[in-house]
Amino acid sequence: MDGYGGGGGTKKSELASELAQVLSMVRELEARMDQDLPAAARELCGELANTIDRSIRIANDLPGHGGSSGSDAQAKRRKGTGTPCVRRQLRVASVKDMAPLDDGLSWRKYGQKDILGAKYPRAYFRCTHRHSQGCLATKHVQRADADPLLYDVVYHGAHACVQAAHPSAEELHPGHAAGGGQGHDQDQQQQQSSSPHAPEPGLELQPGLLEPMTPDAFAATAPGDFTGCFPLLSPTGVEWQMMRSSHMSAGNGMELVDHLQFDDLFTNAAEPFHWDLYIRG
DNA sequence: GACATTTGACCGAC
DNA sequence: GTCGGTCAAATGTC
Repeated sequence: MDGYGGGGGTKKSELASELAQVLSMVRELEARMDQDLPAAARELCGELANTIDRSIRIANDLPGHGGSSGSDAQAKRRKGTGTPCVRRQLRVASVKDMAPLDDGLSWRKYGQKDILGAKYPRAYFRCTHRHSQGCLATKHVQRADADPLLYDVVYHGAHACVQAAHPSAEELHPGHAAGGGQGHDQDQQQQQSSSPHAPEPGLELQPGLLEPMTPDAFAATAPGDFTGCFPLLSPTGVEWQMMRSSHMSAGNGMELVDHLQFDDLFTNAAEPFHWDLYIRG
């Protein structure tokens, strides 16, 4: 599998070209943030928004969009795993010093396969709590042929384990809880060790703002709500940066992209997806 | 020792 | 027979 819908040669390469452009701009943006050049960064955000918009339109024109891709057909072909037919596909860019595939949940790798026609093998992960809690969520991760720093991540099934529930402030800040971490069970320790999900220095959790976020929730957020505080999204934060840039138009104003564009970023946006929201303090 | 990862084998769909 | 997905034993890491 190499993308979305598996069709259309020129459209596909056009889309790949646009996405490569987005990636290079994100990296440039990252570099300029280090140099503290907000004006240049803002200009880049505008370009990013335009490029993402073009990419989405191209993706919409690809044959098979919204229908059954190769992976869907293969998923249907699978039998008897009990995995609900829930599938989300994301393309994730890895950024320096950022775990590219950390989505805040703990996964255990159970297999890897060379995929026909793909340059890189596909890795298979399932929820760490599959046996202890009967969680049937799985995900498949594969590097994109065009750019090794891009990963196609396909989620199958919904988490039924405790970690799927939104973490409380105490869970996110165990050191702040009375009694410390002595009583924490192994699962929590595992989650902390395998996923550096705690807020980074400089990121403060604001419990009052801790709400499950869905793509629709973002689309429904009033433009003014974005000023001053930019939540970082799992799985990588990059998606959020990209989405956020989609909200920015030229100048100081902001505009919302329509729901369809958000839904296109999440192949199954209808089902609630719990994001972790941190506010830069 | 407990847990995660690796890797070859196996299974079912096509 | 081929392919993608999963299993499970062997191995590695903490």
